[in-house]
Formats: sequence, C-alpha cells, structure tokens
Amino acid sequence: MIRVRFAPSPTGALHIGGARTALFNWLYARNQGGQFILRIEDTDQERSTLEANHAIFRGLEWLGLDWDEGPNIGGNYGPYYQTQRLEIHQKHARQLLDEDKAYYCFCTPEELDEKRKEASKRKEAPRYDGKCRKLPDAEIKMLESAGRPKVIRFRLPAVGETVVHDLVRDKASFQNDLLDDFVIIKSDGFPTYNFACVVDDHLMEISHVIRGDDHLSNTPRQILLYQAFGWKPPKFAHIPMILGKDKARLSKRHGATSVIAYSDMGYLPEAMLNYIARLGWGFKDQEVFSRGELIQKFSLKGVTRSPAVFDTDKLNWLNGKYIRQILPERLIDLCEPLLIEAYGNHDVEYIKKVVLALRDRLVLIPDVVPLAKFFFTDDFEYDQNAIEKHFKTEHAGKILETLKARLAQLEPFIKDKIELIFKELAKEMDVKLGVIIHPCRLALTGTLESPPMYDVIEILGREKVINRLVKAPL
RNA sequence: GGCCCCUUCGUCUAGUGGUCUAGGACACUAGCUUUUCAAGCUAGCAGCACGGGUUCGAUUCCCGUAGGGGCUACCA
Repeated sequence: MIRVRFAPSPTGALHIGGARTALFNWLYARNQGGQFILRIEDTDQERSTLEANHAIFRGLEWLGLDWDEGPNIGGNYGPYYQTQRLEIHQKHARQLLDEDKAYYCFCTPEELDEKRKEASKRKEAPRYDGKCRKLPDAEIKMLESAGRPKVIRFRLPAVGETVVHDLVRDKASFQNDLLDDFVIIKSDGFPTYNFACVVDDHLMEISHVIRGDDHLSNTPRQILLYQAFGWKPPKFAHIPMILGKDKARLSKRHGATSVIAYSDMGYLPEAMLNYIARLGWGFKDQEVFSRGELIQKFSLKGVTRSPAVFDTDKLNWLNGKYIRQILPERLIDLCEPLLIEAYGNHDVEYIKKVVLALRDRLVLIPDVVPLAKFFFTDDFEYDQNAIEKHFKTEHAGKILETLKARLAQLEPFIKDKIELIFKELAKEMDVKLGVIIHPCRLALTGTLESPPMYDVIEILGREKVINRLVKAPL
C-alpha cells in the first residue's frame, strides 16, 4: 500500500511551496490508489499556533486536497498532531538511550553557541564536540538532581557513508563523519524534527516521503536513525524548491506567498492547482490540466530536478483561461458580492449580463469591479483625449442625436435590432461603422474600451442609454 | 568555511548519443479579426552556463570551473 504524507508545521499560512509539496503527495497517492495522510508537526512550542493550523486546513481545502487520515477525520495511525505523540517519541528515545545509541547532554545553548562561533573562526566545521558523550551515570544523576536542563543526543556512528536513494535524483552520498551527534529530544521534552519525523513516518507506515529538496541534507541523519532502530526506511523523493523572481527561496519579499492570499486576490483554485503542478513537473507539451488529468498523468518520474521560479504572468494567464472556462453561474457567484459591495444592490439578472459581457477581459475576479463601473453608475469620468478625438468632430452631435431618437423608438430593445440602427445610420451618412460607434461608446462608458457596443446598449437598457446620449459632454 | 544538490529560450518545461535547423507554453513584438479593449488565430524574437575529455558523432555520458540553492539549530 502506498502511503504518503504532508507534514507541515503550523507556524504560518500554507504557502506556495508547501501547497506544491502537498499537491505532489496527494497526486501520487491518488494516482497510485494509495493514502494521503496529513500530520501536523507542531513540536516547536514557540512558533506553532492554532491559527496557522487552521490556515493550513483552509489552504488545503481551497485547493481541494483532501486527506484520508489526519486531523479532524482521524485514522488508524493517530494521533496526527505530533505534540500528542509525545509519549511515543519519548519512549523511542528511551529505547535508544537504553541501547546506548543516544545519551543525555547538559551543554547549554550559550555554551554550544560559543563553541560554534569559535569553530567557525578557526574555519572548522561547527559540530558538536561530544562533551557529554561519556558522562558517567553518577554525574548525570547529579546534574539531573541539580535541575540542569538536558537534551538527548543521538550517538551518531561517524564511520562510513550514507547513501540516499532518491526517486527523483537517483542518489546522493554523505560521509558520516561530517555529521554530528544531533539532538533528538529537546530540553522541553519534545522531539526534534529529524527524530519525530522518523519515528512517525515509520509508525504511520509511510511508504514514500515526498518533500522539498531542502530536506535532502537531513536525510542521512534520518536514515542513520532508521538504522539505529533497525527499521526499513521509506522511499524518498526530493522535489525541487520554488524560488522567487530573484532566484532566492520564495519569501514574503516576493509578495504573496500563502495560497489563501491568492484566493483573496481573485485567483481560482483550479488555476493555482494547475500552475503549481507545473512547477517542477511536466507532462509532454501539455499546459492545461484538469484535476483528473493531473491525477492520471502525475508521476515522480516526471518531476524535475532543478528549482522553479514562481512566475505570476503564467499564473495570470491560466487564471484568465479558467475564468473563461468555468460555469457562468459560478463566475457570477464569484463576482456578485464584489459588485454589490462596490455599487450597491442590483437586479441579479442585470449583474449576470454584466459579468458575462466582461468575462473575456478578466484576469482576476476583482477586475470585474472597475470594468463594470459604467454599468452601475452614471458617475464616471470621460476620457479627455477621447473627447477631443470623438466628440469634437462635426458629426458627433448629429450622430448622438440621431441614435437617441431612433433608440428611443426601438422595439424590441435588443442587440440585433440595435445593430440595424447603427448599420443604417452608417450607410445613410456614408461613413464606416466606427465613426458612429466611437462617440457612442464614449458617451455611454466614458472610455474607448468596452464590451461590444450593441451588447452594452442592450444591457444598459433604453433609459440609461438615452440619458447618457443626451448628457454627453460634446 | 565544510558537505550535498541543481544548471535547455527572460520564465515554466519537452527532448534524444546522430531524426536538434533543439519542441511547446507564458511574457514580449507583429499581423489577422474588427465597433474599441479583451478573447481567439497566425507569425516572429529568444536557449542546451563554460572548459576539458569519452565517442566516428555530443544538448544528451564523465571530470573540472563558474553560478544558484540547500543543510551545517534544543526550526521544521
């Protein structure tokens, strides 16, 4: 059985990189008919928050990445909050202690920090010097009863090398003597990442660990831990990181990094899903994938090795594409509240027509607000340059006058009929259609850019059209 | 500093020891359409980091250099 997991730490919102990791795990599970597990790594008591925890759920839910086991739904391998597994972690640390594969360390953070600084001053690798490695039991007892804080360190077998076999990058080997006795249980009693991760992945029977390649260098430590326990390590797949425009790791400096922020900006979840799926993964020439296609076509083989730069332009393009593709009802539901907020209540049918008329021009959902302004209010500015060009002409007055007169009589007031009026007038005056349409568009919208004229006129309705034709600042 | 990983158009990517005159997409430019802006369609621009090998032949294999990223925490 394929079992994969997404194991975020609740220290902030679900960001792009995390979402992509979650997506790849989810896709792999769904593609393989396996299980996708969500585990919250909240062992950092300082930084973990409940809000962040909820934010992660929200992000995952927005993208439609549902988990088979984890918080809220449980499962047979719980608990799924790492802090609730404290006893499990301590028990396993004790096992290592009993087998002399780990030991207590009483060095203080300050002391360690000092040594690290000195080491780097001497241009040496800053690694733990093993001071507490061979502390006699009596001394341990003494220090303990003196209430000195202690951690548990892994007695790392510093010989040979550890090879990480990876489904994405083949393999990477590490010299063990370059590693040091890292901490597995912190002085607050909670496990460190490398330790908790190994214990939990094993106990949860995770078959594949798919995670960002920033964890690649941690993997030998984890493999050594698996070996110390006599456990079989899972298969690893390290996926490339996502970078910002400056090729540095994606961070707040690059603008929005949480997926929810993108939701708030007016991106559609399917666009985001499609976009991040293509970051570090490709399938032939294809760019647009439905959720189903993603599941069907995803493979770890298709994952790239080099990091990917997050490119808003392409995301925007996809968003526009999806906006043009989703069901009209859904688009309207998305736009309606924004329009009502900006322009007050209006007839649903009217809003519907406006939204659909504007559909092709939207990149982000909120784009509809400024674009729709002239549909909802008479209080819009006229483009000065356009006035010069299309109102200060000899025919402008006559054109608007004639249109007003004829539209006032028109029955029924629908675009096919409206079109005839324009065509006839153009013919009568022996001018191109544009000569008539430009001043009309300016009079009705204040600009030279709008959906097709006849649609605009029909949607606006006779009354508003006549009024605007009359009050146009010629 | 040490170690590890990565390197195809500006960006995301496809690709194979010869079929590569390196394919697609975004962005950009031009054209078409035309009542504008979009959308759509067509075309164009643009890349195998560099240096050595291996080979009859390397973008593709190996080594080095450079550049980028990561790890080196009682963060994950």
